[in-house]
Parts: sequence; C-alpha cells; structure tokens
Amino acid sequence: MAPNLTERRLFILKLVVQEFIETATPVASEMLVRKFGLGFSSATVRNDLAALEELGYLTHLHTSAGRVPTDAGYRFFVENLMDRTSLSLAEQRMIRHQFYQVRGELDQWIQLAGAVLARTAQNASLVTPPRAEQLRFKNLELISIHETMVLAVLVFHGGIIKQQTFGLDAARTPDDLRRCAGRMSDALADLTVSGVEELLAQDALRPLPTFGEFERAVIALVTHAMQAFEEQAREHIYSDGLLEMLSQPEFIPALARDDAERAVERLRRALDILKSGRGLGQLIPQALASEGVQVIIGGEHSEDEMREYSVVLARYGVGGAVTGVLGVIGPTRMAYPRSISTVRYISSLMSNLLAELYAGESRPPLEGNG
Amino acid sequence: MAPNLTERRLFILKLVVQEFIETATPVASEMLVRKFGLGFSSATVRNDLAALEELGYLTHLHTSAGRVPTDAGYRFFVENLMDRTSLSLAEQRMIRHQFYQVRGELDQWIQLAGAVLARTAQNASLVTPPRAEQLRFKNLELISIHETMVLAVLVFHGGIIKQQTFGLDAARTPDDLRRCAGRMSDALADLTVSGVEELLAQDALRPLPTFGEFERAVIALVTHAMQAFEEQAREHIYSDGLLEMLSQPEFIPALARDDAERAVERLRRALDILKSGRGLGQLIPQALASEGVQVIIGGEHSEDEMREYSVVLARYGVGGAVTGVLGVIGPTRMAYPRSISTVRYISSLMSNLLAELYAGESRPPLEGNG
DNA sequence: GTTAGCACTCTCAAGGAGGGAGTGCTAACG
DNA sequence: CGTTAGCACTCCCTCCTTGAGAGTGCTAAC
Repeated sequence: MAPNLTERRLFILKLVVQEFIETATPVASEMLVRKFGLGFSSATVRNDLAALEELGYLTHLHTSAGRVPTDAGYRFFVENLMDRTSLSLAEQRMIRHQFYQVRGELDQWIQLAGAVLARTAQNASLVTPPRAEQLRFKNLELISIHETMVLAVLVFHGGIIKQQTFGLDAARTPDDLRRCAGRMSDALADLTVSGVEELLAQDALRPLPTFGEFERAVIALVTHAMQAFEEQAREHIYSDGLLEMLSQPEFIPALARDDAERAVERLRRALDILKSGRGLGQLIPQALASEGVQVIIGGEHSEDEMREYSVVLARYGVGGAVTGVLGVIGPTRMAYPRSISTVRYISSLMSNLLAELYAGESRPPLEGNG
Repeated sequence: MAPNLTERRLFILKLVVQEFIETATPVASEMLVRKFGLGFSSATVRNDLAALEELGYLTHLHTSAGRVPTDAGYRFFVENLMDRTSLSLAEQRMIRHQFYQVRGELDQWIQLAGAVLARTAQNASLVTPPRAEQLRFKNLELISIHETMVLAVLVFHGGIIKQQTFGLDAARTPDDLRRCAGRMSDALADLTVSGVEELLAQDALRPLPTFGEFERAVIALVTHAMQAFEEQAREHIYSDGLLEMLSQPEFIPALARDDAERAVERLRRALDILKSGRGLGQLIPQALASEGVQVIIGGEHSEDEMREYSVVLARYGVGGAVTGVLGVIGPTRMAYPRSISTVRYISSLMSNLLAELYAGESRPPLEGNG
C-alpha cells in the first residue's frame, strides 16, 4: 500500500528539505533535476515526490505548487538525512574569542551566548541563566548608604548576586554593619531557603544573645529575597535575535507565501512568545532533564501557538549542580544542521566556562595569560 | 497672505489632532460637525481646515482624504492646545503600589518603570539606569569560589554593583581574601576611575609593604571593571513595550493607510532603533541636561530614521548626583497628553525613590510600614 | 463670514482575463 | 517494471477595469 523508501527517494527528500530551507520557496520537480543535474527526468522525480507525499513527508498547498516539507519531513531529515557538521574552526575560534573578552563577567556570558546564537543561527535565541536547583547562601554584605539606609548584597553559590536596600529603625555605623554581616554570613553559610526559614523559626523560639531584633529582620529579608529570586529565576528567560528572526522570509510580507497580514500577525505572536515565555514553559524543565541537543518541530509542540515554530535546545552547566538551557527558536523552515551545531557548540563552551569556575581542575584559569 | 488663527480655527485644530490621535483615521469636515455638534456647516469647517493647512499644521494625502496633522501641527497642539492633565489618582496609586512591591530592589525599578510606561502610554518605553556622572568606588568584597578562583563584588556609590570572577596564581584562604578586601575597600574608598588609576600608578612607583603583587592585580581589575562599566553604561538603554507599540494601528497592515509592506518595514526599523539605540544617542545626554518633560516630534529628530516617531523624555534622579532618563517612544500620532503625564509622574516617582535612598531626610523609608 | 450645491478627484473593493508554473495522468519505451 | 515524453488541468498571481463611496474645493447665493 504505502510506497517504500528507495535510496533515490531518500536523496530527493533530502534535496527538497535542504532546498526549501535555503530558498523558502516550494520545490518543483523540474527545478531539482536542473539544479542538481539528477540523472532522471522531472517526471520520475514527480513520481517520487508523490510517493514521499503519500508517506507524509511532503505536501503542496495546491495542485500547481512545488513541494514543501511537513513537520514529519523535517523530523525525518533531522534524524536520518542531514549532514552532521560542526561549526567551522574559524567560527569556533571567533566565538571563543568573544567569550574570552568578557571572561570573569558571568552576567555577560548569557547576553553574549544569546547574541552569538542569534547571529550564527539567524534566528531568535533564548538563554536561561545558570541556576542551582537550590539557591544556597554564601555570603552577605551590609553597606551603609546613609544613617538609616543599608544596601544588602547577597551572594549565593554559583556567583549569583542579589542586591536589596532597606531602611533601619535606628542608625548604625558602617563598622557595626560590617561586623553584623560577618556574623550573619557565618550563621547562614551554605543554607538553602528552607534552611534559612528554619533558622528564622528556631531563632524566634529561643533568641540567642548575639541575634537581636535587627539580625532577625535581616534573616527575614534574606528569606524573602531568596524566595523571590527562586520564583523569578524560574520564569526569567533571556532572549535575543528578534531582528535576525525577522529577517527570515516568513516575516517579510513580500516574500511570504500567504499574505502580508499573516506575516505581521505571526510576528506579533512570535514577539509575544519570546517576551512572555508562554509556549516555552514546559520546554525548559524538559531540556534541563535531558542530555544532548533537543529539537522540537512545529506541531510537536504541546502549545498550539508554537506549531509554526521549531526550537533547538540544549542544557549546559556542570554536573547537576549549576545548569541552564540555551537554544534557538525560529520558523519550522530552519537551518537545522547549523542551528544544532551552533547550539551544541555554545552549550559545551558555556559548560566549560562554568566548569572552570566551579571545579578549577578542568583547565588553567582564564586569567592565566591575561 | 497667510490666514490668521481665529479662536474657532484653534478649536478645530485641537479637535482634528485629538480625533486623529484617537482614531488614526484622517479627519473629515462633515464628521467633525456631526460628532461634536459644531454650530457651523461642514463647508465652514472646510474653509478653516484649508486655512490650517496653509499655515502648515495639517495636510491631506490626496484630494478626497480627510486632514492629518503635520509635525508642526502636533507641536502646536502640544505647546498650546492640549489639556494638561495628570494621571488619575487611581492610576497613580496603582503605580505606586507596584513600586512599593519591589521596594529595596533597585535593579527592578528600571524594569518596572519600563513596563508601567509602556502599558500606560501604550507605546514602547525606554529607561536608562540611574548613573552618577562619575562612578565612585565604595566597597569591595572578595569571595572564594575555590582555591584559585575568586568572585569580586564591586559596590559603587549609588547602589551600583558589578561582579567579576578571576583566577589566582596561588591559593588563598577565604579569611585572607576577606582581610585583603577590607584593606582595599579602605584604600579605594570614594575614588573615581581616574583616582584609582592614579593610585595604581603611584603604587607602581613606590610599593607599600601592605600592597603586594596581588593587591596591585586587584586594583588593576577594579580599574578595568570601572572603565568597562562606564563605557557600557553610557550605551545601555533598557527598553520595553514593543508589543504595546505594535498594537498601534500604524503597525497593523490592515489598518495602515499605506500598504502592508510599509507597516512591516516600519516595524523592523522600530525594532532596530530600540535595540541598537541608534537615533536615540543624542537624545539621552540632551535630556539629562534638561529639566521637565521633553517632547521630540517626528521630523524634529536629527536622525532621519526617527522622523516617523515621537519621543517623550524626562530626566529623573536626585540633584545632579545620580540621574537617568526615561520616556516613551511611538509613532508621531501619539497620545501626547497621556504620554507626557505618565512620563512626568514616573520620573518624579523614581526621583523620590532615589531621594529616599540617598538623602533619607525626604521621607520615611519605604520599609517603615512593611 | 457662512452656507448649499455640485463637480471633481482619489481610494478601495470586487470581478474578470491572461499568463505562468507545476502537477498528475496517460501512453509509450527499454 | 521503472522511466520518460507529452499534455491537459488546476490553481495562483498580476493587471486591468469598473463602480461605489468618501471628501474635498469651488462657486454662487445668503
């Protein structure tokens, strides 16, 4: 009943997908024969195209239109047909160099990763900052802004920093604050949110002499800050490359197969997705739990609004300790080989950078030859 | 020669501008008469419209199209005609409440300001973080990540924080680092970039016993961080509300007077402006140097690519010490009264918040009734 | 100064024709 | 049986035309 997949048909499918990815134009039989100098006539190719269509890998919008891959077609291409290349060494070098230039500035890595992903894959990118499963307290500093206003700098494991100002009931000297911060740092060291909460509860029951009203207030502040941070960290996704994605023909009315309205509506939707993170929600935890590069194509998404988009994601980080997710999002007609190799490279690069930070033994520190 | 501006003509001009701002549709004489129950016939209004056109305040695209304000028309409206309202008390209360909820989290104020501006003015917003003219050092903390890796947290006056990791040549204990950070904090306290540079130079000439190789390396790090920060702070503009702006009819092909292609091209341009900050470059320093709310309308911009947009900007901050700029950007057909009052309110709100932080005497700290 | 009346201009949407692209089918060929 | 030439057919896209509608500008009267 269903046609079988001959070598030639596989080859033709590969050509169609590659061609459509490149040109964004439906692929015609005649054109394939001429452009690639196939040894068959266009009629033969047409038969194969019809077979591939019956198998569900291709469609066409109307009788006299060329073929376009379906989601299943892209999936088959990604799994079985595409050339598994890496980024060129020159590109890798260039990217490494850019990261080298912001060495030490952890908060810039995320931005840079987003920018590089977007530029290299010519689509939008998304990056979540590296996060520990559990925020763990490391250090506290209390800096006097003026007599009754204090800047608290909370440092957590993994180089995560949060600042918070608060007012005092009574004036305190900078030295006083410093001593207090030292005591607190020791008391709270390595605790998680629940640990701090516990301490606060205990403390309330049997107050220690060194921990007075003020100290308890600070612990409450820390608790609150950690809770808020964990919550907002889960939602926060950095994204970039909107402009790159918008230069894809899908978003250019004159080039879009359907009319201009659609192109703009699509754009608005895309913006919405990137900004709100809706439609990406499940993807992130899912990617965090997986190894290697994940590809989700069009209708494979659980969200309806994502069915015109594909996402290429990978986890990065050290062990299970500090991890994040980064990836590329764009129309289903996406240069999968390139996107995948870019995501793979950047995730491994980020992982190495983080490993240097936390393990130290992996490589000599970046500062070494500065 | 040129017609004169009678009371009625002023009134009609006001109506036309308001009407066009609201409906985004060219305003016809007949429609004005009916909608506002004017006591004149449409022919009379037509005469006045023609006069206003001759004065340069209105145009129409073709013979049988209604009138549309010119940039000069908007300008005249903003200066002389529009109702100078404030945000409603309910809105003010709501906004204050939102800021109250992120009290103490200085870095969230910027985001919040951007979001509120965008939502209230239904356009894109831009906010620069509050900056001192000169970055002034306040405090340094060195936190051991592992034996040879250190996280430096630099705190500057104005609650500005920068983190930077670096590797060590030789292992150091956390205590060692803490003591060192304390010495350095004292040595560098209140210095500007040039001050630190000077210290570094002096130090190189006659090394003090307490300041060894390591300390010099840290000072160099601080110098570098301050330089980099000052540079990138100048360029960094936070922006939000793209989605809000895109819901303006100018960006919706079906509603745009000209064709869909234009709408999308416009959109791409707008994105580009917001992302790169090109076209805004001069505006920021200019706004920093001015008092009150600045309005720049369409062709008044020095940049050509901005001639379809208007910007409403205001400085915020305390004295000349710590200041930033915030504002709204959107199509020239912008709800100026609302944008201006929003920008005015938020800038004063932010100024108050900053004043509390730095002066303390202006109001009781926000934490007071938490 | 104001107004009614009207011709004129220009846009916009709908309908129709012609050209073109590409397929699907059929019949013949090796 | 796979391959191929030939051809009818389908559907899109662009251009053109047409008619309706909107709104102006002008003129002449009030």
